[in-house]
Amino acid sequence: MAVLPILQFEDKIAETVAENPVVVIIGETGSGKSTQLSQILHRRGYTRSGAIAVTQPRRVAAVTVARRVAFELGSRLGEEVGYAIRFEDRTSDKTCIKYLTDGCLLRESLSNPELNQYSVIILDEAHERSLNTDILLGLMKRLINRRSSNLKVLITSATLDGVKVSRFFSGCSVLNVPGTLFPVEKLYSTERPTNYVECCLKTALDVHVREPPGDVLIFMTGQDDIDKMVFKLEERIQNLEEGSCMDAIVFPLHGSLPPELQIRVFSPAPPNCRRFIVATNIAETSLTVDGIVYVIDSGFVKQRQYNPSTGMYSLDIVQISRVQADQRAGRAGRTCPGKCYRLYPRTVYDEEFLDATIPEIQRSSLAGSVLYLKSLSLSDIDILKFDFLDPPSRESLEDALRQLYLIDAIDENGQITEIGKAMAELPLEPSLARTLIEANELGCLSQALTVTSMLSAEVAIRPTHSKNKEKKRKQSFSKLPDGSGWGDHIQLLQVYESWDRADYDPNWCTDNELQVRSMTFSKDVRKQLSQIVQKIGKGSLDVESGMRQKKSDKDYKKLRRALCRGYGNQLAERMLHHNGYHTLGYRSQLVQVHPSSVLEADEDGQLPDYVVYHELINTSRPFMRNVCAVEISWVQPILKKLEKMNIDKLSGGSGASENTETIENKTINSPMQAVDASGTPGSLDSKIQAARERYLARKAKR
DNA sequence: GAGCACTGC
Repeated sequence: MAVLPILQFEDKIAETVAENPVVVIIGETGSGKSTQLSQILHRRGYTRSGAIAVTQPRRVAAVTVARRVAFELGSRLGEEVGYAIRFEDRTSDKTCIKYLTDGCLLRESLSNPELNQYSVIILDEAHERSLNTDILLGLMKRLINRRSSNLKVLITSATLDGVKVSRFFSGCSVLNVPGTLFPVEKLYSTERPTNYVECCLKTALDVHVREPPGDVLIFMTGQDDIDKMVFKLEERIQNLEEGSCMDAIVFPLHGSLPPELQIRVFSPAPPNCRRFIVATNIAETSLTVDGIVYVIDSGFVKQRQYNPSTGMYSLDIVQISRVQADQRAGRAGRTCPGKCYRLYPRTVYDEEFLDATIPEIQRSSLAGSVLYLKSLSLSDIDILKFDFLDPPSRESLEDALRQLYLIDAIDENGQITEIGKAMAELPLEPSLARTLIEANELGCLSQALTVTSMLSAEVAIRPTHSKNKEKKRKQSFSKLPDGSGWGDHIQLLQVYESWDRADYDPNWCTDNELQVRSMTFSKDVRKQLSQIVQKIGKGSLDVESGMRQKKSDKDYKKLRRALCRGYGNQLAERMLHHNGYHTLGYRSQLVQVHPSSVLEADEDGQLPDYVVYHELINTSRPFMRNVCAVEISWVQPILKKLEKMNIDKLSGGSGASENTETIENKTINSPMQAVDASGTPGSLDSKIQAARERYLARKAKR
């Protein structure tokens, strides 16, 4: 095997690390940084004073790289070299090189904020800018200055943002390590296509007819387009004149494909046959397909983003960044020189594309991250001024604080509460963590563990009922429960319990069109959560009760009540004369129950007056996904809290040091004002009053 | 009456 480029730099790296607490290593694909950096520092004696931690954004990467390094060092996995990912810790007392996901290191930092067991921490693939890596970058910057022992931090990054990371760490050293990629010729379109599926199709056929052997990787945005493309491409290839060119096979590749269909792309093409792989951005970083010589890049990606001013997610098709475009092109140059067909003009790449993809931290709800940072109780840290490489907006941080306050994780002064501390221990979104704690108080912990695990694993249930008569025939085969009218959370509980009655048979999942993968995942989550709540409750909690008991509505009442508390920041009230809802929060939104919901209307066709929702998603319209019916008496205490909420106090008075303009703005837009669904501001007091009146009016009508 | 990219504790 050829010597990895990074080994030629061994002395230089060791020297730089010896002299500097932080070093940025810019290493292209194939430089060997992931496997070699840890070994170099191990050889130089850094494992004598502690272990070397190497973080990865993905689980598979942590496992495969650890395996490789153990092999190279001739040791058994789990001894000298080990890894830790969720549900699996393969390390021992002997472990001195530990690969772990960035999320795992964050968890470790919760119980040991100084991370004293490590002499070196390497944040690998930092250019991917995962939410967890970004938080770690901030924590590392702080740790460097605080830890008395000799901590070394290495950050690996791609070419473009190396300088920026260096600047973040007060101009630390940057080392460049070349990679082993072959040149990729980039071919641009003269204009942007009006129909990019057709354009991809045409380009793919051109490559097939004109270019020498080599597989083709096509980047598209989602499952629908991929399926369309696969179908059309197969059809067109069949119609080509026989013998005019080589054979071809076409594979789809995306995340929701079952694993056995995903791995098909790893077997090489049969002789005299070209493979076409039509993929989402899963093929950009997560899965590496060998044999690719041609890449067709649509220039688009589907991206989920959170809008803190509405509390809503949307899934948008957006233009990729230059970093992303180059990453895609690089996929053609792994085994020999390649070609990349960019279905956009050069000027679009140069002038319209962003330098780098907007980091996740600026596209997500930050409630979980803010709670995590608060629970580290770093007394010297003000959350609104936490030193991020790319700070999230103030609006987004304030949104997180409001959410945390409404579910009792922080008090009115922004201090973390006992409840908040317990929530941070749980590897769940804050709302679900809060639900578990409340469920324990109310005596329905076991059920809540099931529901939160199912939501955490994002188990998708196919439609179980339909008013459409044509589909009625199909329905008779359906054995899946329907949530007894209370909504999707209850259905998830019932589905899991049915699986339990089937002794967790994977075939039961397939028979019911449930993904085995996600069901198994939810079982693992449930087990992990049970262990953690047992630890918090000192082993006295009932985490298994009633799984196979027949449930009555009364049983669900406690659970729904716990959910109402947990989703105190995600409540909605139905509007008087129809089945639309408006959210009850800092800013009200007009929303509808997602059509996939099993929530039932009463005999008058009216949906429940109050619901909680798991998420707001703006697709063709704003929808609440996963809803559960709750009762007004449970909602009222939360509305009172909303009324008391004061963002200036929640943010710990840090507004005082902001510039004057912001302070003035704050005073004018008092957070005590809420905008109701019609867009008119009104005090929350009057909102609650109005809600009560509407409720009474409805009651009288019945 | 809609349709979900990708990760992770």
